[in-house]
Formats: sequence, structure tokens, C-alpha cells
Amino acid sequence: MYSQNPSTALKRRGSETSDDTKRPRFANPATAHEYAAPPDTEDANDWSLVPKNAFVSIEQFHAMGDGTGYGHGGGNALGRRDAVSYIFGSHDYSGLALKDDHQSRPLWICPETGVIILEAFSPISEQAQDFLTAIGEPISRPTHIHEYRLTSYSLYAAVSVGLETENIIQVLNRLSKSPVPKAVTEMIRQCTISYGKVKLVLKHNKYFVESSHPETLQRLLKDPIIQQWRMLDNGNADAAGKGFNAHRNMPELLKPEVASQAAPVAAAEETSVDKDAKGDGLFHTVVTVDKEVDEDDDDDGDGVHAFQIQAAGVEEVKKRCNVLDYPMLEEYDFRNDQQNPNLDIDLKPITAIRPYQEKSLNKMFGNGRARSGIIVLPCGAGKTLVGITAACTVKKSVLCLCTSSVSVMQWKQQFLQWSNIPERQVAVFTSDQKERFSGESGIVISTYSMVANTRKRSYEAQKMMDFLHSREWGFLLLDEVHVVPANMFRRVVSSIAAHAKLGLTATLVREDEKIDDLNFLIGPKLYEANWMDLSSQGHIATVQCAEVWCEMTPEFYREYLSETSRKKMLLYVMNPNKFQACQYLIRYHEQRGDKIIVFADNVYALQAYALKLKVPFIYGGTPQQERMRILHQFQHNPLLNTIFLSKVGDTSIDLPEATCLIQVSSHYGSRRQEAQRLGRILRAKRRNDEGFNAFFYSLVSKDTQEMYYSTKRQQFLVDQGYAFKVITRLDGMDEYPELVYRTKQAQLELLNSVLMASESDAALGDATIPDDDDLNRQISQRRATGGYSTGTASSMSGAVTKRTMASMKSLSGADHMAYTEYNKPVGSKAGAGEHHPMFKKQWYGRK
DNA sequence: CGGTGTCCGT
DNA sequence: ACCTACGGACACCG
Repeated sequence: MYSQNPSTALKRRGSETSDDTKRPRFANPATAHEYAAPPDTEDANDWSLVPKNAFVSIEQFHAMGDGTGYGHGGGNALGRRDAVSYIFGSHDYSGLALKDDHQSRPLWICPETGVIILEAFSPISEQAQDFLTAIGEPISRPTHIHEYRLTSYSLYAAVSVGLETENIIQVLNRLSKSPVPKAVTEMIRQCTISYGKVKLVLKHNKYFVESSHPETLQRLLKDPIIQQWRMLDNGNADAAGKGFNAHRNMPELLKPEVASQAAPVAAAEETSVDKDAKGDGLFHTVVTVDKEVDEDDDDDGDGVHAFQIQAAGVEEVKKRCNVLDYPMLEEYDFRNDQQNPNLDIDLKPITAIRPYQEKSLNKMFGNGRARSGIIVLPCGAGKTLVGITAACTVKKSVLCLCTSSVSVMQWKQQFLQWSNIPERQVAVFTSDQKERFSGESGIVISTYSMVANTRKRSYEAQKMMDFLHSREWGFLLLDEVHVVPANMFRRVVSSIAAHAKLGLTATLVREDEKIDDLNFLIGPKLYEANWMDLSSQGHIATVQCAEVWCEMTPEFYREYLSETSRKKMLLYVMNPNKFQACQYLIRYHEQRGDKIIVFADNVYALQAYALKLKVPFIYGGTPQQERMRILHQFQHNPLLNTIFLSKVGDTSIDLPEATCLIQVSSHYGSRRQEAQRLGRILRAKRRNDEGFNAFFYSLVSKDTQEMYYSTKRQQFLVDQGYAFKVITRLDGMDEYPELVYRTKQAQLELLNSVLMASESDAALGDATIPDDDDLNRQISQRRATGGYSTGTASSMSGAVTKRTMASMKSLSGADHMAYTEYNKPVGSKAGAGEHHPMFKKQWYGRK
């Protein structure tokens, strides 16, 4: 189960051992002595934790980037906070008994919290990582030290992919430097012993709770909530449940071409583990687990018992079972399902599956059935192909749900591209396209809002919905599964009768608390890729991340301190120094031959930046045709290397490849947005060029709320092992010839227009509402001056209307009247001092 | 048909 | 608790 590519393992080890042997345990030797505070500080946001050499100039930043990846082997990879030290806090564990050979064992287990710490530089860390991701939740995985936590859900997932209680404890014990604490083994026992005993089975459009342990069912039925959903009108539930589990051949997992590399699972993995873990024998117990799973199924021979529950109660019963510590496994024995017609679908022979895709699929189909659950892969790592391969394995009707109609079309296109499914069997169901597949089985691709919609439906839509509800689906494929816990979207899970569910996402995070609901809505997390590993293996690009600190100009900062929070935002986004930094970075990277995407969440700022810097932009109001034109130019025209995007770029738009990304404004502390944006540069084709790096910048106005949000936003990526450099100086910016807002006068005019805009909703609205003409004009202007190719100039130019003039005026801030008015220090209680005491207390103070 | 506006969702 | 930006579904209009 823990196969690794031996060559990559060797390569990595080779690059790290040389300096790792001398490395102090929890700190990078290059930086450890430079910590301004001892590393056991509890406050993770404390800025004193930033190693001093993390403050770099742009030149240093690029010098570091060249040739050395961050993830592995690089010497400067410490992030903003030491990911591990804060966990130990003020505790002292030096009294823990160490095993004699502790140096060769890579794990520490905290006896109080159960947090597991892995030395990622250990020679067996790859296998240990695989084991830990199977049994625990990764908390953070920076370069040298990884952190995991055991939860009931993660242990549930471990059982559902075939691990067993005693194996888990045994392996953990072998890997640990000190004996596994009793509390931890007890937790593992308690959480795993009952798992897998209860199954949820769909048959003839009816749901059964099934178990080979009658006493367990009795116990569940004593629960009032479960009782409430029980259907009493079936006398032969037991018979129905039986027979469904009849066969268990060693599965021929994927199609032959794939299977030749991949399956049979156990065989392939045993050999690679043997190669990999030479002699240390740590993993033999785990490796044999797959065989034991089969024995486990022999329970079925004792007779399966079941009771039926109402379809409407499925979600609640599943949730309740989790609370009662009897989580229900959902498995689909698709090979022996005679009720639902097969779908004739196979991968095309030329379709190649990458090792990690295969690995994730093995978790899903490991015992010959389809387990419901979630697979987490970074953007650009081929999630779609994983979904399609799964569909080709199940070979039953598929319902595939996406967040937008653009991705609906993409999924359809990919199904046709990778598999041999004929087009007439792939039906698209959106507001403007309502198809049905021909034949008795097929694929329907739709959107969440289409299927979750509870309002009045159009006639065609209602007919289609009736069809979707009337039949059993073999496979429910949920793209961007992190949206499913939302109140409306989660309905689809219970309203669609599906045997197996697979959720795909790159970022299994939400800023609310609903993410855990996926455990009973869909199933456990079956697989989560390590971004750093994928990038070191060349599957996704290596990214250098940097946060650029831009001083607020005194004038902007004075207003900032006195304004209400909504206006504050505009002020720190429009900070002239940030403006200049953005301009500088664009030019810097255009000269390097990069393709640059600039994200600005705020539409006013987006337009102001794009118009000032004469770069095309796309936002919600940009018509579809226009979007396509700009994106096409960006992709193919060597003279257009930068575009500005609003939030539209976060989802749904099929962005061309970029190699550099700059954020000027973002949505508060959204980790998902940050990760999704970074994902936009992971596909870069040049990623395999020697020493190639993609770049990801966040421009942050110093001493503002942005600093706080920025730290929050980065958390997901930091947990994935990305290190953020802080850049405080952009060399040579002052000599930059066409720097915008260089004079005080220009800056004050900008300030004035910002204050105007934020003062009147009308002004904001005016700027927000359509400026397509502005855009057209910008593009055609630049074309006319030789900026872009002239191919489609006529089609892109638009008339300059009065309305355009008005909004241009509001953007340019040329209204002198307003300027004198707002420039008075109205209500400014605090000076423009750089570190106002209130401010410091609010954003830097410890709690 | 294609554009526009409303409503509701994330 | 509230805000922004945005997308999708659907009804209506010319």
C-alpha cells in the first residue's frame, strides 16, 4: 500500500543527507540562530518569529530561487512561523523515555495532544508519510518537520482503506522514538474497533443499514433518531442485504493497460516497498493488510442483517452513526450489481495515469469495490482524469456535478478526450442545454445549482429532474466537493440515489465549520497529495512565494487611521506604493519572459490599476466574448503578457497558462482563494525546465489589516510546505522611468479620488458598472501605439461614450474641488505615525 | 432567438 | 452579522 517511486526517493535523499546529518532537530541551521525570539513562543502570528533573513530584497529573492527548490534541499525554506515550535509551547518533554535506537526512528508523539511529529529528513520518511496520511490529518508539512493529528475521522478513513487497529498501533510504535503513549493507543482502539461494522447499502432505490453483527444493529435501533427514519414495511431486509456482498475476487482494478502498471494492488506495492524499505522491515505488517481485508469480508458468511431507512433520512442517520462511533461504510460492489445496466466506457489506450493518480484510485478501489470518499489533489494535477478513470472502473451510469457551466463543458470535453464514450451518451444539463443520453445508461454532467434548485422549474428542467430522481446512479462525481456542505448544495447528496460517491477538490478547507460534514455527506478523505512532493517530481510547477510589504504613504495612512473599515480597505489597496510595486513587478517579470496575472478582488481597484497601467482586465461584467478575446490574446500574443482579473479568475474561467501571479487585493482571510490562485500557476509547461520557478506575490500595505489577513490566507499553503519570503525593498524602483504616482501631487489626487469613491456609493457603483468601452479603448489605444498585434483591433474597439468619460473622471481623481475638501485633516485623531499605538495593540498584541 | 433583470446561492 | 463579487436559473421583452 505504500509504494513509492524509488528513483525519486533516492534523488531526494541524496540531495538532503549531506547537510541534514548536521542539522539541529527542529530548526534550519542557516536561520536558527537568527531568531529574534526563542522558538517556543505560543503566538503563531508573532512577527518576532520571522527569521531575520526572511526579509529580503527582490534581488536576493530571485537569487535564492534560481536552482534551489523550496520544498526539498533548499536552505532558506523557513516560513513565517516555525510550524512546529508553537505546538510544544511551554511544555517540556525532555523526560520522555527514548528508545535506544531512537535516532533511526522518525516520529515523536505528544502524550497529551496525540499530535504526531515526523522528521521529514529521515531516510524512511516517505513511507512514514504515507502511513501517517493514511491514519491522520496532516496539519502542516514544511520542509523538514511534518505534523499530523489523529482524529476519529482520520482513523475511520484509515480503516476504510483497509488498515486494522493492531496494525496501526504496531507500525506507529515501530516508527516512534519513544513508546506510543497509552492514551493514544486507547484512542486508536476506541476509534477503529467499531468502524466498518455497519454499512449503508443502496438497493432497488432503497437504503439499508447493513451489518454482520446483529447486536450492533440492535444498538443503533435503540437510538431515537435512527428509529425515526427506519422503514418498517420491509420484512425481508436481511435477504436483500445478502447476496449483494457475494463475490470478492481480487479485483482487476483498472483497465488492462493501466492495470499492467498498477494493479494488482498488493503485488505491485509489496515489491516497491521491498525495494524501498530495504531491511528495516517496518512496513511488512502494513503491506499484508490487503490480504486481511479479504478475510475480514468473510464475516459476510455469518449472514448479513439489515434494516431499511427512508431516503430522506440518510444524511441524518449517517451523521448520527458517526456520533455514536459507528460510522457507516459506503461501498459499492459494482461488479456484482445486476440491477443497474453497465456503461460501456473505457480509457483510451493512449491515456496514461500518473503514479499518484493511480495511488489515489487504489485507495478507492482497494478491495474490489468502490468506496465513497474524497480525493484531494492540487490544481493542475489531473483531478479530472482521476474522476474519469474512476468512472471507467465502475462502468455504471454517472452523474457529474460542477460549480459552473463552463466546467460542465470542460468535463464533457475531457470525458470525450480520455475515454471511448460516444458523444451521444454524454448529456449536458444546464439552464441553456438540456440533453438526454441515448440508451439505458450514460453520463449526465450538470451544475450543483441546477440539481439543488428547489424553486419552480422550467418544464424541461422538471422533466430532467424527474429523470435524475427516478433512477439509481452507479457513480456520483462531485467536482469542487468543498462546496457541497453549503446549505442548498448538500441536498443533492441525499436526493440523488447513488451507489458510490467521489468528491474531488484541491483545497479541502472552508472558513466555516462545515468541512467536517463531508465525512458523512460523502465519506472519508481517501487520499491527499503532498504538493511539495508533486512539484519535486515535476508534476506541478515549483513556486516561489513572496509577500511584498509596501509602506503606506503618510497621506494614505492618515486617512486609513481615521476611516471606517470599509473605506480602510480601499485605502490600503490603492496605496500608491503598492501601485508602484505592482508596476515594477510586472515590468520585471515581463522582461524575464513571464506571463503575468494580476488579481484584484475589489473591482474599483481592479479598474484603477488596469487603466492606469494600460493592461486589459476581466471582471464579472466583462461579456463572455470579450473574455475569450482577451484570454486568447494573452495566451498567444507575445506582446500581451499581463492581464488583470477580479474574482472571476478564482473559479470557472479556464485560464491560460501563467508563470507569475501578483495579488493586489484579496478576500479577507480566505485560505481557499489563496490556494486556488496559486493553483493557477502550477500547470506551467516550463515547469520541467531546469531550475524553473513560477512566482507568486502578495502585495501588502504595511501596518494595515492586510498584514493580518495575509497571514491567515497563507496558512493553507504554509501547511502544504510553501515558504513565504517577505520582501521589503524593490531594488531600482526609484530609477524606474515611467513609475506612476511619483509626485506628491499625483498621490494626493489619487487619494482624493479614492476618498470620493468610498464616500459616495454612487461613485463606487458608477465605477463598478460597466466600462467595457474603457477596456476597449485601452486595448485599441495600446494596439495603435504598437503595444499589441493589430489582428482584431477593429473588433475590439468601441465608441467612447459620455458615460465612459464620467467614469474615467472618477477614476483619474482630477476633481480639484473635492481634493481641497477632503485633504483637510478631517477627524484625524491620530497622526500619520507609522506604528500607531492602537493599531499595534489591535493587530500585533498578544491575547 | 439573444439580451436584460430578478432572485438566490456561494 | 454583514458586505462584495459573481455565477446560475429562469422569466420576460423586443
